Amino acid sequence: MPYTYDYPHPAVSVDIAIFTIRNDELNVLLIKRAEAPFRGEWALPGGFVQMQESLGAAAERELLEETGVSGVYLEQLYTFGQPDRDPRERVITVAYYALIPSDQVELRAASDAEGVGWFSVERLPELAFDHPEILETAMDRLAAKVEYSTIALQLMPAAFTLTELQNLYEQVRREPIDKRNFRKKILALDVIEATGEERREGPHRPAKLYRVIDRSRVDVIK
Amino acid sequence: MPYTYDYPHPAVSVDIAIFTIRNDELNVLLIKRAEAPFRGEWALPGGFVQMQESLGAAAERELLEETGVSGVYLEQLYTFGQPDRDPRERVITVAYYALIPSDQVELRAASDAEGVGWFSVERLPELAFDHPEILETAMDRLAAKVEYSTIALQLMPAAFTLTELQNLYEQVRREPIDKRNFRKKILALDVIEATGEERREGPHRPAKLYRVIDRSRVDVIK
DNA sequence: GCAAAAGTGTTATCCCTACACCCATGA
DNA sequence: TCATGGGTGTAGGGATAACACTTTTGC
Repeated sequence: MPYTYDYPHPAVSVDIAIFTIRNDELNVLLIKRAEAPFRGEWALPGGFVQMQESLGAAAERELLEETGVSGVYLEQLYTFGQPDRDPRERVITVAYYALIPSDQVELRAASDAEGVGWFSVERLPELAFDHPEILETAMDRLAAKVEYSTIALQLMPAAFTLTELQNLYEQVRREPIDKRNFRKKILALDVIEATGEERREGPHRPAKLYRVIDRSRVDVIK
Repeated sequence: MPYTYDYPHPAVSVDIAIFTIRNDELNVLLIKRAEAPFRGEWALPGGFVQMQESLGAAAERELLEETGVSGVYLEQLYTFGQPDRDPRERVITVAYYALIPSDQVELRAASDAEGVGWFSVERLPELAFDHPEILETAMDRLAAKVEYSTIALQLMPAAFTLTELQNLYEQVRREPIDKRNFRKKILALDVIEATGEERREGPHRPAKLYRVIDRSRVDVIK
């Protein structure tokens, strides 16, 4: 059942950089390619856009297929279209990135013994295609948005400590932050609130737990 | 000479919002559609991506065809892909926006009596397809970047007055700026310098002229 | 001389940064 | 009791925002 056109058409795919926090580190989901090209190498999850679905819907579908989650933060990143980026045919890919709260990560990734896995962004394997460039673009975007919005909260679980949150900021920004200034600033935004609970772990004072007041909101700061 | 594929492929186009300053107003270039659909309506210039060219190259080509200019500021904006956005077939469009210095606007637009024209963004005609959404996205991006970068200088001619520059900022931001604070801030950035010339026009004190120190640079502020 | 836009400084406020010690706990 | 991370306030400096009058010109 071939499809014919009067002039050549490229294929169009979506690829997603799916981020979460695991063990206090920013992680990204990668899948191991089962087929050529780049067979056996790691790549961002993605797939071709169906003719009846929007780009955002295609990204949501891929996200659901790989992680089982939906309703999380998902944003179009950039479109990559170098003519030779896929050796098979011309493939233009619309890249997205998603942020998953770290307690919503049960996912297929854990169950599938092989073929899919979380990687710390500090210790990435070789990536197929132009996925290194896509992932770098995603991390740059994330770092930029963390500076001027409350987007980082999209990665936090239902209850978290201020130290965990600061940890995330420091990782994305790649530089240390003063603890007192950080707490003042975050609390002044009025986007998180104390749950009243504490977390006791290890030989030190228990940490107060906080929650995001409105999960669906990403505020621009200032 | 048909082109056949095993599964359906969308068409991929680029559309460009080309901005410049005319008569102290932000203008955008539109072309009148000569064919269906939306025949006779105004639209952003654009065209299909050729199989051997990158997306950026396609955008540059369209820009050159419509305005005769090249080497100006050009940035990918967003990719629009609603399945029904073009009634003929599935067309995914990668939108770009370009900023042209107001003294480089001789262009085809002026010579062609019909079919192409500059429009103030304050007085836009009805637009074809989803181009209202694309143009709005472009203006939002421009407004955002003006706040935290020196991108606005990409629209200024070889010599300009501080009042003209302030005028542009006020238009994009849609609110008035204090004259003294504006001058202090811009001059402190060290991105423009006095030419030594003045412009005398009208019954008032002549205005000092300034030029951009490095045209190729767009700085992020702070 | 008058109307019109160009040009020019100072002050108060707010925000950001730097910085050090006590607290509660588990072992 | 000690090692570990959790929690807290203040002061100085820099940037931002508010604000009004003089200058130069064309008519």
